[in-house]
Amino acid sequence: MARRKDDVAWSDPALLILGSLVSGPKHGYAIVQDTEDAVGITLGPGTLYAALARLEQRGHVRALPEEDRRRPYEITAAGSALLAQRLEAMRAFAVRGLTQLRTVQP
Amino acid sequence: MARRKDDVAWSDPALLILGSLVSGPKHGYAIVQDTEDAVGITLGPGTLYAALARLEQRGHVRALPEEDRRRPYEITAAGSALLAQRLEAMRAFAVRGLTQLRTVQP
DNA sequence: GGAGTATGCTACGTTTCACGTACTACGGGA
DNA sequence: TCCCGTAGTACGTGAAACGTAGCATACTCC
Repeated sequence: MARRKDDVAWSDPALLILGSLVSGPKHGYAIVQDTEDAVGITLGPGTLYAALARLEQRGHVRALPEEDRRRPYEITAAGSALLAQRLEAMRAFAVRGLTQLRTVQP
Repeated sequence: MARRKDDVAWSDPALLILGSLVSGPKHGYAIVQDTEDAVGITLGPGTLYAALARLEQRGHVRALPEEDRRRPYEITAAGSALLAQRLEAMRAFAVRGLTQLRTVQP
């Protein structure tokens, strides 16, 4: 997850990237802007391209032919499956936690 | 987040710990078993106690008097607030992502 | 009563990776 | 020509996730 300095993380750059690629192939810079708009988190280039490289290496995204010095990536089936699984786990965990928070501290 | 080797993270040990402490003060070993039962993730001692130390240092948990070589911790108000905020963000992110996954890949 | 097992934690080393910063390069204004 | 936006590379640093080993107590149970 994207660590906020001294703080507890809640999101992983890889997850943000996969989430952004669901709506279609994008190149690096477009992913940055997309996640900025969507969740207000700005991925630095070091974070972004390193994470993209790992995702590609693990078969979760695929590089498309470079066009005009842009390097677009698209999510693979494995990436989609992984994302779905993680999101569902996150959702379940969050919902359970929030419910407990409400019942325990009235 | 609890990284699974070669894999994308989805959860942070600190978040798992806070989540476990919501239902009451626990010592380290009990937290391990709790998160095993709840989410199927086993925190190793290195991960667990290091994360606990950081959480205490940042005021998100508080150490209770040691009893019978057990070192219980309880969540603080700040910890609860942080957890609630993170869980809500996680939930929102997960729901948005899942919705998009459904609409995009029919 | 010794062996085995569960509990509970410490100590330490390795490796991954998030993040920042600096840099290159190209194109379009003003 | 200089500045700004776009697009990506290169690299260093520090945090922290994770594994493993070790140690002590305490409990079966044969």
